[in-house]
This record gives sequence, structure tokens and C-alpha cells, in this order.
Amino acid sequence: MKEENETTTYMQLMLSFAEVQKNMLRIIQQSAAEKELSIPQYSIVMTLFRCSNITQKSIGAQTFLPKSTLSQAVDGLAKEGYVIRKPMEKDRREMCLELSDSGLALAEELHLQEKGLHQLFKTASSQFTERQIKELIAAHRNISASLTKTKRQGAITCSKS
Amino acid sequence: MKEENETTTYMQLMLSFAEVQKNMLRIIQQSAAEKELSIPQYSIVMTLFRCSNITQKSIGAQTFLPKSTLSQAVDGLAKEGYVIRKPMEKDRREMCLELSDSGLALAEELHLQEKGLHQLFKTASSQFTERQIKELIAAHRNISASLTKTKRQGAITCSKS
DNA sequence: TTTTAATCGTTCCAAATGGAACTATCTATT
DNA sequence: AATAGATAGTTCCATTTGGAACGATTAAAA
Repeated sequence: MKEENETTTYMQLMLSFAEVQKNMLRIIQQSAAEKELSIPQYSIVMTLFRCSNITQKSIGAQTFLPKSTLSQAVDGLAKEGYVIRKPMEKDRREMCLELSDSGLALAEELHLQEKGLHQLFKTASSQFTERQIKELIAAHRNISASLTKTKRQGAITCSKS
Repeated sequence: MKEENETTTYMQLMLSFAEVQKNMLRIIQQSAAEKELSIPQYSIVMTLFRCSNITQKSIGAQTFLPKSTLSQAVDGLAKEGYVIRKPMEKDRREMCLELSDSGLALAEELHLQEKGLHQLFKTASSQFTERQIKELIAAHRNISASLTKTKRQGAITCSKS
């Protein structure tokens, strides 16, 4: 009895992550649909909102979207006028992506949306103290680190904030 | 300065969830591909592994997969002989799903797979104490609860274990 | 009882997705 | 400098996905 309880704690932890994940996805889906964006497009816009002027490759590393999906999603965003794509002088294979004014406005709307992920998460976080949140973040980072450990993969960070 | 730090803690927390999520998805994708399953199929098998003899609707509620995707995924699993589908006597609209012997074997393989999600998560969890894990689970549940609060949606639980 | 409304799952099909091959550009080697 | 190899992004296309309409069955209302 007791033994069984213990063996399943890690499963419960895993499931609790899955549950949060499921909710996040649902919320994103709704926000994205409202703005006529696909989920990859939502991710791209929000990634650029956090740190603009980065390459597609960098977005790919952060969002873990396959290049073809990314390329098509960016293409759509560019056609809608949300994103500006210009080749870097330093290396003309790379495309430097940037939010246009309307793209920035869109991102801000999404960020401030009452029922958007950011605001809902802000509310959800308010039940914890700053200290607790930092502990959660640290724990999550350790879990991510452990999950990536076995894999051969470089870490990717945003250029800085 | 200080103010800015505080306003972004919840964003960091959100991103730390996204990061774990990204890793989980990558791992699942790999496991699934190895067994020639789609991701929905992987989810279904693992859900049935945790609690068998449930309806498609119940799986849908737990996995948040759209019914059409679910139906097709289950169909594939049934054709491969992993899942047995039989209508319930009580209500013949509902299909009762159950893992076959080979389905159960498959689920156990996935569960014990060295680089599968379950084992990697078990390893990742081992850096924490039981108490810490339980705190994490509780925190995650509270976050999920908060994220669902605004939405009109019933809670779904597995029949029990 | 008959009619109406709701619900579970399936089918259909337009759209999104993602692996593989390709193009253009850059880097390293001979 | 010329050649080979690597890399960012694009294009192609087969597969997957998921919303909407549908069929079958049950529950509720008339």
C-alpha cells in the first residue's frame, strides 16, 4: 500500500505537468483563433515579443517547431504584415525577424487579453509568494535539465533581456 | 528595476512550464515514433494503461483530444489489435475501450523504456524529496484549477485507482 | 406514446503539419 | 582560388489533424 503510493508520486507529478500543459494549450488555442493565428504563429509572435530581432533558427530552437512549419508560419505573418523579415548583412542565409508596429500591437493585445495565457497565469501565480514562485521555477528548470541530459542538445537562450 | 523583476516572475514561471512541456513532447514523440504510433495514439494507450475500460468520451476529457482525432486514432489502434472496442450494454452509444494483451504489453514497454517519458521523469524526480514532489504536485493542481476557473468546464477524474 | 432534444461516436474534407529534398550562402580544406 | 562540406531557410507533398455535418441511441417533454 504505502510502497505503491511512493512509486506513483513521480507519475502524479508528470500528470500534474500534463494537466497544466493541457490548460495552457487550450487557452493558447482560443487566443490564437480569436486573432486568426495558428498556434505556431502565436508562438512566434510571443517569442518575438519577448526578444525581437532574432533569426528563424533561434525561434526554432526556442519553440521546438520544425523548420518547415516555422517557415510557413512566418510567411503567413509576413503577408499579414505582422512580421518584417530581412536578411542579415553578416550572413545572408539568415533572416532577421522583427515585429512590425501592427505585430507589436497584436502581441500587446494578446499579452493583455483578459482570458489570454499571460493574464490568466498572472492571476494563477498570485496565489503564491515570490519566494514560492522562484522555487517552482528552479524546480522546473532542474526537471528540464534532467530531461534533456540524456539527449545530445545545446541549450538555447534568448539574447538577453 | 526591482519592480520589473517582480512583474516578470510569473512570465518566467510560465516559460518554465513551457520548457518542461517542450521536453515532454519531444520525448513522447520519439517513443511514439519508435512504436509506430501517432502522438494521440500514444496518449490513448497510456491513458488506458492507467485506467482501462473507459469510454472514448472519458479519454477525450482526460487528454483533451478532439473527438474526430480520437476516433481515428482509436480506430488505428483497434486495427493493430492493441485496443478492444465494445459497445456498453448500458448505453449503446458509448464504446468501452480496453487494452488487449498486446496493447498492455506495448504500454508496459513504453512505461519501462529507458528513454521513455516515465523513466526519465522518474529519474528527474529523484532529485527531490517526497515532500518536495508533493508540494510541486499541489502547486500544479492549484495552478490548473486557477487556469480552468474562468472557463465553464466540469472536472474529469479517472474512475479511481 | 410520440416527438423533441441531447449525446457518443463516425465520417468527410479543408487546412495544418512536418520530413525530405532543394537553393542559396558561407566556411574550411586542398 | 577552387572544391567540398556545412548551414539557414524554402518548397514539395504525403500524412495528420480537427471542425462540422451526420447517424445511432438514449433521455426528456408533450
